Amino acid sequence: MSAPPPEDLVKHWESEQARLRQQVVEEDTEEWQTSPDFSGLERVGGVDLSFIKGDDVNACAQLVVLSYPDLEVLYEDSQMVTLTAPYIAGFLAFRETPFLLEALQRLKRNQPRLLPQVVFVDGNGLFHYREFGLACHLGVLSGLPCVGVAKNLLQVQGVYKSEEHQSQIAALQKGGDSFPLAAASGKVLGKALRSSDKSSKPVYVSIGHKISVDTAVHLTHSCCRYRVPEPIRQADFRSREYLRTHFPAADT
DNA sequence: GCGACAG
DNA sequence: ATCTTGTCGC
Repeated sequence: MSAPPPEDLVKHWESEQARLRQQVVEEDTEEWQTSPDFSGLERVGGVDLSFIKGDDVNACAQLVVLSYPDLEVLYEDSQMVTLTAPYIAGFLAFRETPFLLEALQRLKRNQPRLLPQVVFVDGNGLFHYREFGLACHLGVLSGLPCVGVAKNLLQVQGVYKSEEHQSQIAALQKGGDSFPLAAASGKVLGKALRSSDKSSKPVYVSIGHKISVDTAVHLTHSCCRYRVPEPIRQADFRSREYLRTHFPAADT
């Protein structure tokens, strides 16, 4: 068996996304999600992958679990992995999900009591070309509630960086303020959120699995000390730190 | 041809 | 994702 040509690969990936898309649960399913202050929520997870400068194959897969509401690190796992799939916009999950799932499996096997009750993913969830971004993919395959947080706006589903969009951003006065990102159909696929009073640039929140948009936005805001929610920020920081200490200047 | 293109 | 330090401002 040889690797299928890129075109066939993309076709296969598209059908795979369409199939898994049907399994996404777009509503709150957990008890803690119904509480205004999320009482019952004790652990929030964050995942990320970091790469070495000129290498897009070897990366550090990171999983962190923080306490809630204190946001203190309870668990950390850094693991070097070898990626096989290329990065193609719209198919990020096929490149990263396998390794993020492995990290969750290691945790489940070694310290099941530390499994997070919700996982923050850097990237989009429903706010995606086919309404099935990385956060949905990881959510469906892991069965865990997931929230997608993108640092940049994906211009898709009729959402553009228009004058109107810019003015809506300017109207976000304080941390917690948000406005909906609606598809041409009118369906709200996510929300632009001013995550803290200081950051004027919003983050784009969309649900991954087993959580409603409004709960996802509220939760994201409550996990932000800075612009990027703490679980993702810690995962990013620690995976980069791992690469720094284990792979110093790869020069001559 | 031009612009977009999560990480 | 990564290449990259200081710097201007609150």
